[in-house]
Amino acid sequence: MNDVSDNEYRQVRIGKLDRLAEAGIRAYPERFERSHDLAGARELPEGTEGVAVAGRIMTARVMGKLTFMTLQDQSGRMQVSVRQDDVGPEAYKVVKKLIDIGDFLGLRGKVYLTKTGEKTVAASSFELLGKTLRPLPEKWAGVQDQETCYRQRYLDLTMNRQSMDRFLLRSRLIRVMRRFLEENDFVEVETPVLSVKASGAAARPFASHHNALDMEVFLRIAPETYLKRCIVGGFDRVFEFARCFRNEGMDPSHLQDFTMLEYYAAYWNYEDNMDFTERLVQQVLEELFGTLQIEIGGETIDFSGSWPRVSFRELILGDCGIDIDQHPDADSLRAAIRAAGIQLEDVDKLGRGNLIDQLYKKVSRPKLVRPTFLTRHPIDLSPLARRNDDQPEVSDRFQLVIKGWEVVNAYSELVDPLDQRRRLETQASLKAGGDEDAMDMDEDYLLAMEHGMPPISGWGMGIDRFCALITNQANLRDVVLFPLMKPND
RNA sequence: GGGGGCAUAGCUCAGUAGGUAGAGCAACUCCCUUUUAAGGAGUGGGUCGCAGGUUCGAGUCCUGCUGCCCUCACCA
Repeated sequence: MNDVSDNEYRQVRIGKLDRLAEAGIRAYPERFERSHDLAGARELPEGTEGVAVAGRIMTARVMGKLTFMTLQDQSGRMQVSVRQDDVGPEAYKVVKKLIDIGDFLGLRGKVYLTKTGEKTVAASSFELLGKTLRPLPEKWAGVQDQETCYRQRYLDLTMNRQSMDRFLLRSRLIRVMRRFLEENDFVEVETPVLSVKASGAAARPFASHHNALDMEVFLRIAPETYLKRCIVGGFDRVFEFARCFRNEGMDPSHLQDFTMLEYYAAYWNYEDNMDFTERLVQQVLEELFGTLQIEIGGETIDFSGSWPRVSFRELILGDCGIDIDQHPDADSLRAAIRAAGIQLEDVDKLGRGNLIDQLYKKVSRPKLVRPTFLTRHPIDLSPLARRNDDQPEVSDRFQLVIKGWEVVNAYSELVDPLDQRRRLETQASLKAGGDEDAMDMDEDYLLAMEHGMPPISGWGMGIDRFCALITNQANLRDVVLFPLMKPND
């Protein structure tokens, strides 16, 4: 693939560069003034003159003294034609001999309809806008090889329109979300990617070294504690599209490098936040698809109306008959799980919270297809969430689950600095005991908390996951332009 | 990390039973002024992912390795 020395295509095209230079034609000119993009030009009435279009040549049909080509730009494709009688024999020879499929071409002329009714721009003049040294993949099948699509995404984007459309949709998704948040008085902020402590989630971070300061630094695993510091400082509502990094296993639903949208709203609780989440997601889907009935994996999922809100306890009770409230400790719950004949991995090592989490993942999560708010998580799964006032063993938290995917995680934030200190101490001792995913003590964050916080509800969405979900992709890499790959040579 | 699958020309793919590698597109040389998977005549292009092994002979069988995909486990 990368063999440069004896590639026939490359040698031939480098030869054409020399011949272009001899003819005084630049292979890489600096600009071209377009009058329309290709989709726009296709809408022009027959007979429109002075049209200037540009794009990559995708196909060419050379018929003696008349050549048809299909150009492609971001907007789509359009046919153009060059006639020897119109451009002269010298220029026409350039089209026939020195311009290849894959080259960028700019062309000025007039819109007409061919005999077969195809809207076409007939060139009165044209310019080579960029010479390719490599052939484009096959025009009909395109690039099929998934590895090539990931490693050379530009080929995938060029050849597979559905891929381009998916990435355009991702961009629109982010735009719509940003606008919705701004319209609701949220302020976009930027917080550190590199810091001394990876805080805000239970995950292993990537470590690096800061040379000038000679200290270890970590890539963030979540923006959470910094966004909450913003609230301490007086912002009422903040959000960030935060690239996060977690040094853990990867599979189709986990990337080590992913995008989280997080926002924090002062004076809200998690129930306000569920209402807002419904509005946000419904607005996004309405703008992107014009409907709230979305086809995902062969079934139509209805996003309209209010979504069910069920607690961990209700959900698990309904799905396997175990009432977690009747099992206040891990041993009792473990016995109940065994008695119900449910197989969980490493069942002996897990504490009560993780047992509940595993139980949920096994018996309940796969059944959650319609958008559902899952609420009231065990407190020990939620070290940064607020304790419920009436039921101290659960948190004021929710996750939005769609088709078994956890898309949003949100809660009423823990704003009591002394409770927070105790819970981080618990996490730190778990970590000292060998739980590598447990959180670190974070004195700097506690210092901020001790300066006072209002009630806050925070919210985080895995943008890659949500995007994959609504574009019907099973693998997150299919919504990331350039996923990390091991070198293959 | 366990299990399964894939890797052949620039691209998409064939390759029967182990007998010196094929097609279409693309490229090159020609013909062709309304094609649109344009058409016609001809030509060139391959360390068959890498390294070993079995065999008279390996794209094909065996072992190891690399990369990718799926899956289980782990994991926001």
